[in-house]
Amino acid sequence: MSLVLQQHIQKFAGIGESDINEIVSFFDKTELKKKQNLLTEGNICRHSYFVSKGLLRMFFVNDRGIEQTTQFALENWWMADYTSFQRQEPSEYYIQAVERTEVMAISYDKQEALLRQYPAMEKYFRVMHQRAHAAAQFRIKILYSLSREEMYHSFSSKYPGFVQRIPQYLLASFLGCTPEYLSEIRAKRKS
Amino acid sequence: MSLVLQQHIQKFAGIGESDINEIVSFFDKTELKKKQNLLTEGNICRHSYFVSKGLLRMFFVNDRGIEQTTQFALENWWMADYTSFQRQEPSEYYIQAVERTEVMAISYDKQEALLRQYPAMEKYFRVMHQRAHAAAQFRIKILYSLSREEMYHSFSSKYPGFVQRIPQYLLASFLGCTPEYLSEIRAKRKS
DNA sequence: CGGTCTCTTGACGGAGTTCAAAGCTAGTGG
DNA sequence: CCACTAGCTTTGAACTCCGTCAAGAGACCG
Repeated sequence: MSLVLQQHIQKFAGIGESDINEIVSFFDKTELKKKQNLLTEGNICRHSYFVSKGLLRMFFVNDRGIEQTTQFALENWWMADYTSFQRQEPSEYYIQAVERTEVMAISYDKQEALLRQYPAMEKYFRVMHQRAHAAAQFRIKILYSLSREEMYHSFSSKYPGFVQRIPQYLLASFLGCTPEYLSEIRAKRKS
Repeated sequence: MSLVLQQHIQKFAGIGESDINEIVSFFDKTELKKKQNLLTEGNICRHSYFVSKGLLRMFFVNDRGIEQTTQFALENWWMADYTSFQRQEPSEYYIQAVERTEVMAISYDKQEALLRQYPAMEKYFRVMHQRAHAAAQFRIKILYSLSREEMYHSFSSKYPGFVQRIPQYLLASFLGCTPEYLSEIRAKRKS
């Protein structure tokens, strides 16, 4: 599905038809089975991943041994631990496929080479990071302002299909509560 | 203090001496008194701000009327509501000077013009957003993993000078707790 | 020296956690 | 295609963190 990435790049950067094939050749297509890891704690996040099909999640394991999911990446979104990626230092995160997933991966070094060879790609990555930054600001606001119960209702009315697509315990892990409490929240409305 | 911005741009983008003065002329220097607002709720965030001196904070007012501070920007950091900025839609945030502050402001339109005229600036903004994105990922991890008490201790051991610099109630607003509870946390260690 | 703004202290309440156990579902091998 | 098991979801009781409210003590500024 390199076509998905190609179209995405063309949409956000002014790239000519002649260059686009060579640009896409900097990326490697990878297929992942459910629960397969792209990154594990303690390793350096050497790649940035574009999801062309499926669903990734990023999580860390807290001091009580609980997995905390900090973000999901659906089709057309990028995912990486950018702290680890930009400093090439060990990561504290896991990146894992929630379901069967296809990603286009680009290594740190290849991204550097790509940007040197095609400076027009700076714009593409600038826009991607600006959007991701805006999305992260929004997530932070949500974490400050909503109770877990409000988060659940807001999230499930905004992305009803998505809530069906993932198991309950992953949703709890993303909302930042226990599966037990999420179950209690859901029970309230059924009466 | 346009020199601070100039040096920052030169550090992160390969910009020649000849262009830098013209580039800096796209920005407007603004001085702010303590508690003066750069952005208020309901208005469009038309500028992106580079702090050359002083300290900004971004906050929103939650449904109970409480100010929730989501981020601070010290010298050499950028600040804007990028959701509002990139879509030119009304913001839900305030941006306010904590103390006497000097910023370099660039409007959305001027940034577009700057990037058209100096494509090398794409790299500068790409790097800034990537760093900000990484910082936001880190903040999200903190919000998931630490109790308010742990956040206080981690924050005040990491930035001891900064904690002195701001009033207690702003720190509480940033930690996401009440001034009363912060006071209780601080009292614990004194025995 | 008087008033407003900030910080502290304490009693009570509610949101959300922990632990334990039982019910349910779905994937797997035979 | 069924049976079994592992993993997911629900329920409930006791407990913790942190918010709310109220009131007092400093501290800063005119």
